[in-house]
Amino acid sequence: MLPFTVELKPGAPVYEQVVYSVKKAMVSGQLSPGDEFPSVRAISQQLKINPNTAHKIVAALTSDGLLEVRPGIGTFVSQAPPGNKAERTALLEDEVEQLVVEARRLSLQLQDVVEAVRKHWNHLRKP
Amino acid sequence: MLPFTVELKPGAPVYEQVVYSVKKAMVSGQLSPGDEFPSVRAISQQLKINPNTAHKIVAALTSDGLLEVRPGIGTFVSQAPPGNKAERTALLEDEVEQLVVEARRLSLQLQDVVEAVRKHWNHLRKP
Amino acid sequence: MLPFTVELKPGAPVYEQVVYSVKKAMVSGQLSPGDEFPSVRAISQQLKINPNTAHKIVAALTSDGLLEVRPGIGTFVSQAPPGNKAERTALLEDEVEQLVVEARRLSLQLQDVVEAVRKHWNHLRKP
Amino acid sequence: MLPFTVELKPGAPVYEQVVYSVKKAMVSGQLSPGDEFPSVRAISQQLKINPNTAHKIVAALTSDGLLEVRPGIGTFVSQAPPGNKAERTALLEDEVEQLVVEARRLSLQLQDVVEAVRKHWNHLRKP
DNA sequence: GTGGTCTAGACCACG
DNA sequence: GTGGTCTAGACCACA
Repeated sequence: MLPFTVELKPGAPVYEQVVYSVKKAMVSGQLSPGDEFPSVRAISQQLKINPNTAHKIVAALTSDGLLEVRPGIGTFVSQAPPGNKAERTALLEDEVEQLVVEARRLSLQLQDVVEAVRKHWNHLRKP
Repeated sequence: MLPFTVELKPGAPVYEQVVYSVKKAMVSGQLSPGDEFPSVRAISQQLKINPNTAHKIVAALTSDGLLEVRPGIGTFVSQAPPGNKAERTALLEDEVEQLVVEARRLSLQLQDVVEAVRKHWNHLRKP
Repeated sequence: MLPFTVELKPGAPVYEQVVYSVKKAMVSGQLSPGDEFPSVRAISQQLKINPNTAHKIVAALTSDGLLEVRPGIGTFVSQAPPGNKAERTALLEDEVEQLVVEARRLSLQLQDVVEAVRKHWNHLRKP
Repeated sequence: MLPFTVELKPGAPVYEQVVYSVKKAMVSGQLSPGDEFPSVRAISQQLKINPNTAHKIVAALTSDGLLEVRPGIGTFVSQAPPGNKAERTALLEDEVEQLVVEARRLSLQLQDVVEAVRKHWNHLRKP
């Protein structure tokens, strides 16, 4: 079994959905730093996706610093990258703005959004 | 001048960016229900994009119910459709989860995210 | 007051909606054969539409045989055109097929459609 | 061969006619949920229309939820979404009223219309 | 191979 | 003047 779960929905690119699923697995503790990551072949077979697509997934995660390839040995989940807090928060800005715009377009209250965030925060294990 | 501001970044589809800018303008009060929306030709000229691309923007917003076309006269911002609150909140779920996953991946605290949401919320006028 | 009522909805051409409203008025008895039909100017003013549009409405109804222009006197509702029954039914074929396709696409039963037709039939006065 | 038949008539928009033909094919069982839908290029070639026009057809059906696109793989007929019966019937109201008005304008009887509906209903296979 | 985006320009319907 | 349709052809992302 793969150490992460994927639900393929139509419309969005397959590789994007898998990459997101992996990130989710890392955050929820299904994947921890140092764990071995499945091979391209294993991913391709178990998700029944094109090998090229599986390769792209590993490549994307590697170039993002989330995976480390040790040639001849395997691929492993890397240690969390630090960076100062302001920088890390800045990376979220666009996503937060987008969420706020959508929420206000739906005539929701600030409180509703905060509540939804809190709910999902607690829903993911590994605090 | 157009009643909304757009910063065209490379990489993302032009029409998608403009559609987002329009939604932002509606939320911030730059565009109110009943206002006349710029003509396809005006958008095309001012943003220096192809008329077809401009048309696609209007078509997307129209089929989403955000704009109304009166043939031969022009296009107008439509009244916001309600729908009950639970349904509207549900539409945000995916976006919220995505934000939470990204935030935890960056080792941020729940409080940091809530603070960021609050900041952007107040940054957009028209409560 | 005009002898027919119009609700202008966005999206559809104005002249089309008015022509339909007139047909509905004829069928429901608000307009009877021999009645005088409002002038182009009256229509234009009361519906607050472009005079060209009002003129197009009268022209369309006239060329369809539903109105008769007596130059210098006015425009009048004409007598219902006969034609044998098979011919008249044939004119409905396309519309009926379209309705049936839409109904089946919505997984409705034949009975549901018949019921809806019956309801609207009785809803219009003048049997 | 395409899994649906189209008769291109002049006057009406090409893409609209094709969209309608596809809906008809879905209702009559020529196209079932899960079936692969012809590629934009195939449609373009066989109907001898521009690829953009063919693309518009697929886009319209997709945003209507009748087709699902799996990027890089192809397009497929989606499972029919339900929705409660009252809502679905409501969507037919306008069309039914229009049919009734036209029928009465032609001096037909209620029975004639019901008969015509029944005929077309049975004419389409797959109950 | 698939669909998606963008440009360029013609023509029509509507008011 | 407005938006809508169609053609022609280039380029990109995805698998």
